[in-house]
Amino acid sequence: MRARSLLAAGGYNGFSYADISESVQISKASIHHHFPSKAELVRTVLVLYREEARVGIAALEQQIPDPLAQLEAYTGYWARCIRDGTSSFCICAMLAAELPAIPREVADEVRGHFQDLGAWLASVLAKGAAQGLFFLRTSPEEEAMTFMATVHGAMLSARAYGDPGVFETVVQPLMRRLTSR
Amino acid sequence: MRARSLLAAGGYNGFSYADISESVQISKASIHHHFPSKAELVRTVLVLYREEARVGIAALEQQIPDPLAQLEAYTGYWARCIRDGTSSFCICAMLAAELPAIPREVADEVRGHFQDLGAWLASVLAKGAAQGLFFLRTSPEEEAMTFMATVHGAMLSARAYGDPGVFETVVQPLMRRLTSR
DNA sequence: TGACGTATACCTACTAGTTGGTAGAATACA
DNA sequence: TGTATTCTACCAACTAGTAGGTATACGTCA
Repeated sequence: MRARSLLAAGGYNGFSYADISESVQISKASIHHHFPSKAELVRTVLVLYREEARVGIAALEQQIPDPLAQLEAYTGYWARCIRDGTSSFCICAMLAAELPAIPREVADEVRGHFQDLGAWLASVLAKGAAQGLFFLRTSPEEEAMTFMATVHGAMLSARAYGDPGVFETVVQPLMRRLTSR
Repeated sequence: MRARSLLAAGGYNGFSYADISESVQISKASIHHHFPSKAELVRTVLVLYREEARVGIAALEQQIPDPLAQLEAYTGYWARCIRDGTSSFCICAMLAAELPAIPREVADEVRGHFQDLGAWLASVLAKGAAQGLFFLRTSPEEEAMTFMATVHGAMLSARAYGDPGVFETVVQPLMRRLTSR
């Protein structure tokens, strides 16, 4: 979906049907035929995005047994996206910032993604702690919150400094911190 | 300035002259008289915001000698703002997310704030490390980046979960981490 | 003291262009 | 044939921004 990159660049109010129409070479009315309202359009983008995230995480859980490697795969995915320009921001993080100003149906999907991601990170941290790989200072849930916050903040800083390297600089120590007593 | 809360809620494209007009009970044209263009209006808000931040930090530097207490004062300020609803988000963080979609003159102020804040945090961390209070894993500059990213990410999570407590939960361990070997 | 010029602040009324969204016809496709 | 998709043409509401007028304050002359 092309709307995703427009969403990642300027948020909910940062693009219009006309913008999508231009970038996809299909008339505005045709887009309305598929997505009657803007809220519905963005919600669909989010549903697809969340589904992709779930599939990605499931694949990652299956192919990579080591919890540390799983976290590195997650942050590495974003490091690559930001570096090669595939997507320089998580659209759910973008929309979370605009939460007070977006339609409820969109906001619900955003909140859902945060809950999914937080729960998965907590489970990985708990598993790693049980295996003696991670040394958590607080509960897995709270550590997951910090981890997620730092990753999102790193995206923001990378954007603010116009330097993809900032993301990696901020995120790399996260792993070292978890594995050291 | 009332525009600040509108900006914190929905970002650059999340409000209009009409919104400000309504919330300040002054006609749209009068607002245009003071701020000819929207970019100029938002830039003025940012200039004021940055000035306030500089004054706040200067006061904090003068009144609180201890580096750890300085960081706690900074995060405590935001914890209070988020909790009592004064301001639930840093407008520079908000606009940083929208950086690719906002006018250059506005973007410059946003980048400036990130640089100011990053530099100040780095100086506090360096001072604390020199005094033997902090144990840094990397350079003060890189640690400052992580600190800033976590604070911004914590604001985002607090908003996403609709729970001011999330900010404190994420931010509190930051300090403990710096002071422990 | 008063009249006068000026500047600022504010207003109503308007513009051109954009927004999300619709009606209905044309076209593909099965 | 019917159904799904796409189109042109349009709409009302809203966008940032402008034109032009009014009210009030302030200093400066006579």
